[in-house]
Amino acid sequence: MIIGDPYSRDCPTRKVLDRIADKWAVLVLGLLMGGPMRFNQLRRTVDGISQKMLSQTLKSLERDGLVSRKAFATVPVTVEYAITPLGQTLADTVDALRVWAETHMEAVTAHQQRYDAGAASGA
Amino acid sequence: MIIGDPYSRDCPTRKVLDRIADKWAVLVLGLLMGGPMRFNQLRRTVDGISQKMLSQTLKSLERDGLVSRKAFATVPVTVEYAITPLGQTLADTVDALRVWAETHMEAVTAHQQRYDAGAASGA
DNA sequence: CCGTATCCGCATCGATACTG
DNA sequence: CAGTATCGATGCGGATACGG
Repeated sequence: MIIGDPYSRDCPTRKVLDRIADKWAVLVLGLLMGGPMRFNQLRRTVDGISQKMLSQTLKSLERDGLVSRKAFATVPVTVEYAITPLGQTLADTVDALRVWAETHMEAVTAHQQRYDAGAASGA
Repeated sequence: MIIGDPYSRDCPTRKVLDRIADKWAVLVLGLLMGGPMRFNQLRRTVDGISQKMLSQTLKSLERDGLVSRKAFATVPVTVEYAITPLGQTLADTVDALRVWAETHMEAVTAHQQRYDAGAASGA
């Protein structure tokens, strides 16, 4: 029984990480920043996503209060998803990661190349 | 063939996301901010991690240039891992996520509770 | 059009054993 | 002590089919 390890289990970073680890969630969130969208519209834009994943992602996002779901009882059911203020703050924070990527990603790639070339020998 | 979708495939966010999606990597990175550590020392601290994962994580981190590996040819081989300046910048950025979590996580939890209680009816 | 349930392949992760 | 290779379980994720 090693449950209760002091280091990582309690830290909230884990929770956010788990949340943004879902690439679809981040993508959808970013997309919704440009305004509300309908289900299939979202599906078409992200495109690489399956209904299952989109549905699952949207539900998760809604549950977390990051996006809101509004259904219109029209003849062919219409549903609109929109980002919430809370979702905005997260999206904004995640954007910092995007900035980091744009700034340092080439350095990372360079290191990868070097490592790949033969880091074991060159040290 | 839908390869080449304009929205997400090109954006660098995906890459960072993939990187930090690995909770172990983030944890190790954060740990290394407190100074260099040896393999088993790291293993003991993170504890929930397996050798396989730690080894894999460390290798990935080293390959990306986020941590450096220094081996001492002593009788019982000694190896020290340390965070690099590049790794520092990423860790710092990830820290922003931690801050977000500490600030908004309770709001998220509250939403979850409400949703769980019966969001379908209350809407 | 919106969404859910099922089936199934695949990548991941943990546990174990063994080498330098 | 540091690290790799293999095996088996598990859960994620995609495609499909069907219901509201």
